[in-house]
Amino acid sequence: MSPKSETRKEEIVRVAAQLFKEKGYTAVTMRDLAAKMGIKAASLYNHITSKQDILDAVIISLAEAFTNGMQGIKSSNTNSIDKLKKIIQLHVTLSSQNSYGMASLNNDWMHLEKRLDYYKTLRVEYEDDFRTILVDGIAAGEIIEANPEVMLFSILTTLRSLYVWIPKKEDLNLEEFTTTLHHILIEGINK
Amino acid sequence: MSPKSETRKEEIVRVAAQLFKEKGYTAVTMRDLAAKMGIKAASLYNHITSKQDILDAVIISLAEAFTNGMQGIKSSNTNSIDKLKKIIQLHVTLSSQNSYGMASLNNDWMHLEKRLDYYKTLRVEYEDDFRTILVDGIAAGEIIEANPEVMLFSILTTLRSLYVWIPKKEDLNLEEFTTTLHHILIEGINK
DNA sequence: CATGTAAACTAACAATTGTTAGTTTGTTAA
DNA sequence: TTAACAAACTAACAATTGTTAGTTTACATG
Repeated sequence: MSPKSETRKEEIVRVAAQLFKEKGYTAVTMRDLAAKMGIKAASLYNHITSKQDILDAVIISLAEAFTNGMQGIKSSNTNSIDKLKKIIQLHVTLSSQNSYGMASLNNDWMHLEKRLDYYKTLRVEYEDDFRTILVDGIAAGEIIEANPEVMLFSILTTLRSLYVWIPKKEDLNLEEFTTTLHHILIEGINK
Repeated sequence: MSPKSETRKEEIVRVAAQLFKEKGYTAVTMRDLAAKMGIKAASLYNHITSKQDILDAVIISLAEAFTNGMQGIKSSNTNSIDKLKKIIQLHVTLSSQNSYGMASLNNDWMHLEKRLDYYKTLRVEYEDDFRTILVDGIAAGEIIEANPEVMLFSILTTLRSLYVWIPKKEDLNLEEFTTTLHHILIEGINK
């Protein structure tokens, strides 16, 4: 037996995230969720306090995982290109572990209420840290002198969309995929 | 007077797309839309036949604009890198002209009903055409021999997210932006 | 056996949803 | 002036929404 198996609430949150990915938070009803769990809608409330509560659980834990990952990368003693590679690795890892949650993080964050401001703070800080790595890399001569804002946009949107593609390629070799991403995002595709 | 000014229905569709971008199709009610138009919800039905109807109008016209653009690029007599630049230009143009519609195209296409299959067909064909350009470019030695699937994913997700970034940078010089995108997407950022 | 607890159930609620029917208002054209 | 039409209105509907209250069931522990 595992030391701590999944609680019923965790199971509900996990299944809810799957539905949120398909149709979005607002379009998923508590009856939809209950049906997928094999129970009645009212029974869900033995485990969660509200629909909102589920969305919070899905999004915030993931957002914090990104923040924690970025903290480690910031304080790692290495050059900018290496830090970029570590960021790519972070996104690949979290997106393959929890592609359902990533969908909510990307598409349903605006339906957060109590925790909306907190989420926005985490997101802005993450983008600021990312931008700093790029700017430092340019200053150190490790990265070309293109507009860092456009670089940030380009790389980050690709990384934020990984959750769509990774589950679509069943036999995807994650290591090989990550290496190819390094090439394309960092070295470009022009011969 | 302009030869053909905006009809009331077109105005409703345009305003609806703005709301869809903020909260998503499902979360926008007909009363929300009516309020933003300064009328009552029931009055909307003098001009449109259903909420579904509005989403169709927003998404399908845009999807067809992409298809038409791709037709022109396919049949243009030039090399792969040039075709890629034209695709980038197409996305920048459509995304800056209609950033609201792009949000629905990206996030609410699954709520299409009657026209869902048609939309999916257009999208698959577009991706196939894009992939062919990459594969041809590799064969011709114009593009590095990375996995074309990963290249397609990386470039296309960046282009599909332009609608988020373009309106955020008020004083964005679109020409300069496009040029920088060429550099980053095609030549990479590694010095 | 008795008890406590996790987790399901039925029934119902108030609010909100998209939509319809029928009517009124204001402007344009004959 | 009258007829036609575009575009708004009020009032209401049936269905669906998230949620609550109170109850029952099944199992594990003392």
